[in-house]
Amino acid sequence: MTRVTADVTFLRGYNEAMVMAVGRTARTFERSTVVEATGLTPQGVSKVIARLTADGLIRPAGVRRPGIGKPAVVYELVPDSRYAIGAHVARRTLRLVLVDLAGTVHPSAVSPLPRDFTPEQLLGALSAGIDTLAGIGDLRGRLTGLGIGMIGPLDHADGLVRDAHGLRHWHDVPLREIAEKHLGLPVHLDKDVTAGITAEAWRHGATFGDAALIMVESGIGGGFWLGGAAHRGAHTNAGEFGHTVVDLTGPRCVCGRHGCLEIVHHRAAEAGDIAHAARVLAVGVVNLLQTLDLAHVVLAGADLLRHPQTYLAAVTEAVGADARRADWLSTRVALSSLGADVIAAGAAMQVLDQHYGIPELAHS
Amino acid sequence: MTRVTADVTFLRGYNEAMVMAVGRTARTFERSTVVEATGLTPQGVSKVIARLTADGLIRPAGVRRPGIGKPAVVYELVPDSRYAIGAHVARRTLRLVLVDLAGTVHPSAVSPLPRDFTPEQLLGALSAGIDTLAGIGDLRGRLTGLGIGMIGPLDHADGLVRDAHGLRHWHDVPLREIAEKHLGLPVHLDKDVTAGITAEAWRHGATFGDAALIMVESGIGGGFWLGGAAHRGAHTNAGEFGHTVVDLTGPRCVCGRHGCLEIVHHRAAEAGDIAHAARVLAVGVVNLLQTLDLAHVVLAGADLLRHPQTYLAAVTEAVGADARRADWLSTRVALSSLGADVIAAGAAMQVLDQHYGIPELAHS
DNA sequence: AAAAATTTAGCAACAGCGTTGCGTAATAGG
DNA sequence: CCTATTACGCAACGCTGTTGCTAAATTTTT
Repeated sequence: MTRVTADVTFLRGYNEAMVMAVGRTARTFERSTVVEATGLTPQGVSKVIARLTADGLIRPAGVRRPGIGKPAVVYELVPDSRYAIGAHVARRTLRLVLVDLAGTVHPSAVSPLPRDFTPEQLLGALSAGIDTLAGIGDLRGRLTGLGIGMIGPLDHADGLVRDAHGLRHWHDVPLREIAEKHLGLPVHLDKDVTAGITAEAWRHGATFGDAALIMVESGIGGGFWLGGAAHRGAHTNAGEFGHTVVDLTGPRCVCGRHGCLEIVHHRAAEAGDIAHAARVLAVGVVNLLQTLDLAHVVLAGADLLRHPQTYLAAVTEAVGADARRADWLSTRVALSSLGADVIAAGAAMQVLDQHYGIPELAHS
Repeated sequence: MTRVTADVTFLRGYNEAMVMAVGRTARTFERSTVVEATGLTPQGVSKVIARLTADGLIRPAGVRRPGIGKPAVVYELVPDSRYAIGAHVARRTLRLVLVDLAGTVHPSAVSPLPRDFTPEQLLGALSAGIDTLAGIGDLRGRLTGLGIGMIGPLDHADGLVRDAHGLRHWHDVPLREIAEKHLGLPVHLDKDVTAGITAEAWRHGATFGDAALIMVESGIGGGFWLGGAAHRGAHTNAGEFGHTVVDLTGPRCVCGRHGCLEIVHHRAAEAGDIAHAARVLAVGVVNLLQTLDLAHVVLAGADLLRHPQTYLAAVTEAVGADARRADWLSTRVALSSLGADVIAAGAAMQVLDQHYGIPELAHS
C-alpha cells in the first residue's frame, strides 16, 4: 500500500510486517531471528511480537534450548487466523484458490466460463465459488478479501478493466467496484502475470531479488518483481513481453509489428517443434536479463507447463551459455512452484499483502 | 539509502526529504504546498521547515498575500548551501560538473584521458579537476561528495569496478574505496546510464513516473527509473539494452549472440543511413515500452546527439504508431535536457540524494 | 548440593516523532 | 473600529522504538 505521510503509525505497520515476513519465510522463528533481520533492539522486537500475539496472528510454539542460558521462545504464524481468496480469470475458465496467512495454497477449484462471458456472468461464478470455499470451515469472519488476476489491459489503481484482450463485454468495466458491492468483500484487481510473480515473491520473503515470471498461455506475458515490489509500469501495462520484436524480418503479428516473440514462438510451436519454440522463448528471456539483470526467472503458463522440461532446459542453457555472463552474474531459472495455481494464489497473496505486508511510502 | 530498521529517526529524514523534493521541483514553496504534498498537518510541516531552516538548507524568500488573511511565508532552497561534484568517466574523456542543492548544473570541464588509462591516472585527473572546481568559490566545506558515472560492469553496492568494458587495468578495482582515500571525499560509484536517468528524475521530483534513458555512445545502454528509484538489477548489471536480440537472423555481435540491437544499429549507422539506424533503435525502445510500460523515454549519448532530430523523430513516430497503444497509454519522448552533461550531473545528484533524498526502507 | 555464568525476557523511564488543542499575529472588508 | 479570515506556533499529548536495569531459566563450575 502506497502512502505519503510518514507518522509514527507507519513504523508500527512496517515493523509488524517485517516480523510477519520472517514468519512466513521461516515457518518458525524466535526473537533473536527478528532482531537480526530487522535491526531493532530485542526489547523493541518483544513489543512487536506482543502486539502480533494479541492480534492472534502469531503464537508461541515451544522453546529452543541452545545450550547454556534461558531457553528462547519459538513463535510461528497462525495460518488459519486469516485467509484470502484468489481468482484467476482466463478466457474460458475461472480458477479459485484459498490461501492462508502462511501462504499455503489450499486445493483449487476450476470452473468453466461461457465463451465471451459478461461481467454479470463472472460475478455469478465468483459468488458461487466463494460461497463454496468460504463455507468449508466457516471462514467468513477471517476472510480478508478477494484478489483477481486477469488478462489486461486493465488499471490496477482504479480497479478498472480497460479492454480485456479477446473478450467482448469488457470495455472500461469497473470490476473492483462492482465486485466489492456484489460480494461484500474487499477486492484487489491486477494483471495475471503480476499476480503470479507476487506469489513467488511472497513465499520467498524479503530476500527475494529482482525476478520475472514468464507465462506462456494463449500469448506470452511477463510479470516483474523489481526492487522489492511488483512492477506494473506507468499504466499497469507492463509485461507485454510477447510483443517485443526479436526478428525484424519475421512474420507480422496481430499487434501490427513484425517478428514479435509471440508470433515467432507460436509459429514454431504450431509446427510441432517445441524445442525450437522453447529456444525462441529463451532468446526473449536472455533479452530480459540483459535489460533488467534478474536474479530469478520463473516459468509458468498452461502451454509451457505441457512441456516443462523442454522449456526449462532451453532457458537454463541459454542463460548459462551467454558468453557475457561472468561467474558473479548468476540467475536462477525454475518452473513455478505453484504450477497452474500461481496466478490465483498470487492474487490472494496480494490481498493479504495489503493488510499484513510491508507498507510502501511515496514513490513515483 | 537503503536501511532496514524503522525507528522514529527514520521519519525525520523522510519528511525532511519530502520537503526538499518539493523545493527542488517548484523552486519556491510555502507551508500549504508541503501540507498538500505530504499529508502532514500544518503544525508538523512547521516543525520540519524549522529544522531545515536551522540547517541552512532552506530560507524564507518573501511572503505571498492571497487576499484576505495573514500572508503566507514563501520558502526556497538555498542552492549554494551544498554542492556535489559529478564525474563521467568514458573511454577517452573525463567530464566533471558541479551541481548545487537545487539541481543546477554549473559549467562542465572536459579533459582527455590516456588510452587504456590506469586507476592511478584516473585518480590524478579527478584530483586535479576537483581542486579546480572546488577552488572556484572555496566550496570545500559545502562539498557533499563525488559521484562517478562509469561504463560497467561494476558493482554499485560495493563500489567495485568489475571489468570496465574496453579498458585493460580495470579488473576488480575497488574504485570507491581508493578514491575516497585519495580524495578525502565520500564517493558514489554507479553505471553511467543509471546516473543519467537519476539526473532526469531528480530534477522532476516525486511525480516523475517510470522512465528510461537511452544512451547511444560507443554502444547502446539503458538506464531505468522504476517505482520511484533507479533500477540496477540483481548485480548492478541492468541496462545492457544494446545486447537484446532484435533480429534472430542478424549478424553476429561481439557478445556472441546474433542480431543484437547494437550490432544491427551499428551496421546501419556505419553505412551512413542514420534514419534507418534511428528506426532500429526505435524498435528497441518500443520493445522496452511493451515490457516495462514507461511514462518517459529520454534520449542521450554522444552518437545520438549528433543527429538529435532524426532520432527523436524516429522514436516518437514508432511510439505513436504502435497500433496497440490506446489513448490512455501515453509516453513522452524527449532529448536529454542536460545534453552531454547528463551522466556527470546525475552522478553528482546521486550523492546529494544520499544525504537529502528520500530514504528507502528494506527491499529485495 | 550450592554458587556462578550465561542467555532470554520484560518492566519502567526516556527521547523523538507527528498530532491535537488552542491562542496569537496579520491582513482585508464592512 | 470591529469582524471574518488565513497563517502560524506554543504546549501538552500519544505513539513509536530505545535505554537501563531487574528477573527468570538454564548449564557449568565449585
